[in-house]
Amino acid sequence: MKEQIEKQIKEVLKNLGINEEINFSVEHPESFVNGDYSTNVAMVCAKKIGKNPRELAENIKLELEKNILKEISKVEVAGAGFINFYLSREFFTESVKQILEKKENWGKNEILNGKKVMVEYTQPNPFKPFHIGHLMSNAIGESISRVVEFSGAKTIRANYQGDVGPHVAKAIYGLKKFGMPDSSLIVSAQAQYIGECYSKGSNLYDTDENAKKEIDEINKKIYDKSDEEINKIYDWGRKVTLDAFEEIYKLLGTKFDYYFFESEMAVIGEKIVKENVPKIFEESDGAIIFHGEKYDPKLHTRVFVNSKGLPTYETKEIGLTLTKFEKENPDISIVTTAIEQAEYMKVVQKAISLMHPDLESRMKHITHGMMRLATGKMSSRKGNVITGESLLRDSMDVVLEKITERDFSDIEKREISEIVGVAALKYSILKSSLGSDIVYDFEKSISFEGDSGPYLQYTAVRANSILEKSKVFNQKNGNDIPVEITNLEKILYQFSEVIELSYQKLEPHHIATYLTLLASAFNTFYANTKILSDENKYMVYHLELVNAFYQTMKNGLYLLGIETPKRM
RNA sequence: GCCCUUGUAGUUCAAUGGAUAGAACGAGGCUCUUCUAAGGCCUUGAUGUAGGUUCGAUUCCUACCAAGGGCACCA
Repeated sequence: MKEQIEKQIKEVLKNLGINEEINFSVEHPESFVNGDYSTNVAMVCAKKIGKNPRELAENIKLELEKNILKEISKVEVAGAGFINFYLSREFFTESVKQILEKKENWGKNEILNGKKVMVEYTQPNPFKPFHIGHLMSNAIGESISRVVEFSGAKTIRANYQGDVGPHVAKAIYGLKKFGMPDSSLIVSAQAQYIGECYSKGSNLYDTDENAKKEIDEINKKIYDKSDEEINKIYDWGRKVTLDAFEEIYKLLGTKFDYYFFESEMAVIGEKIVKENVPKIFEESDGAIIFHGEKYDPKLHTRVFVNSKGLPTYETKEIGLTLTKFEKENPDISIVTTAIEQAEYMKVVQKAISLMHPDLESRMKHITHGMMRLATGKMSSRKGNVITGESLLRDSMDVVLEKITERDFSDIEKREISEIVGVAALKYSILKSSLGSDIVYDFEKSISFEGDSGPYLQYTAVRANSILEKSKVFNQKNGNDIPVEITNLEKILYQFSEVIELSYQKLEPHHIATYLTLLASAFNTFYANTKILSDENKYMVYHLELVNAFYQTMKNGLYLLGIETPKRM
């Protein structure tokens, strides 16, 4: 529709003898008082041709009305010189029909047709706890994966996990010192115990000389696999923590296609780095480094192989990136991490671009703010982390508490608490733009009312409830189409535009904001309209509208990685 | 010191350079003999500071202030 209006405006400008290039826009006004679409063309134009903007707007309006699109019922000039378009009843009725035809495909576009996109997210480390930061990355990455899918691309989900390095040595030291967990414990409890051992080992590393020595020793032995006992603990601990992560992914609704491990990437990256000395990397003080500032004053120097000859994270990242392109050759490779890695990633990507100029525009790094505690930065080294499990459990417990009186079976109660608990958590992460830090406070951060995931689900459930009940409702009259147009209809058709925007900017929060607006409009409609009633002349159309809303909400929640329960 | 990100109601967040800056929570009032009240309706209240560009700035530019992050062998 927008394109058609733009096209017509261009024709009108020509007819009015305005031939200059005018950079105008057609948008949805903030308030429906000002129509469904609005253009600033007269204001942009006015100065160029030396005319009063309102006067010019009137001229354009008259010219537009000569050959008005059938979907437009009214054109008005308002404010400083805006031209506002009001869509007709036919347009809205037709758009509801279209939604019902497209069903689960409603909202998809073809921007990325035939393209392949790899999205890397979550990145927890074996032997360390899965904390809120990982939950953030997962929610964002999963949502972006789905948005990309809706844009027509084949999406490949990838996870990258640090299975070597000092953190593993610290955990193994802790396990040796404090003993292995009871093997009868469930996997997540064993994983939690390993996380605690890591934290204790980490503390001792900083405070106890002997512990530090021993941990460094263990670290070497992990690399060269020379110690049977350590190998055994390593294999066991790696499996336990990875299994525990897998349980969380299942709950969160993520299925990865690829798992990359730092241990594998180190070898690959090291070879590449060494091959490119001194062309790109240089030796300095016994280490191999990259002088980012040589290529861009905003970049800095980073170490790729340290003076002990061990590859750093930078080198592993090179191995990882090039492995991705070698294995899948994606058109776009997206990586989602916390913002603390933003500057580092720019340097690494510059180094990669120098070796492979064709990849420069295909690597994208999305950063989100850090989850902080009121007391300061969260650190798994210090042990003051909030684990993913505990947060999910708390969230699900709140839901369980709310439905305790309801007549659901125990199985239903568990299912609902999982679906709604996850939704509350995911929505709280996805509702805001990615830039700023989030100060974590369960009471404030995870909401179940108002602007929240459960609010959206609840609204969908109400709609579903009407649709279910309508199946046994006998009344067959009510075929009229209402003259009046509800806000619900005015918001509904914009869904596909919101998804496009979300993809263009790689920002899921536009969808969250939109769905809340949509749900609010539905709830107002719901409160004002008794749909299943003999009195309702518009029942057939109202049911279609409810169905279209339900479909849109379901598709939208899917894009946020949130399930829609049947009841709650 | 240099670079990056972020400053919006009491609080948590919105607003491709547009119109009267939107929500939610909180506080106060109203609303279930009605399709799920996790709802609806009403009231309350905000752009860090100072300049600049523009017909028009929360948005772009400059400086400053504040918070977080990065800047050589952690990830």
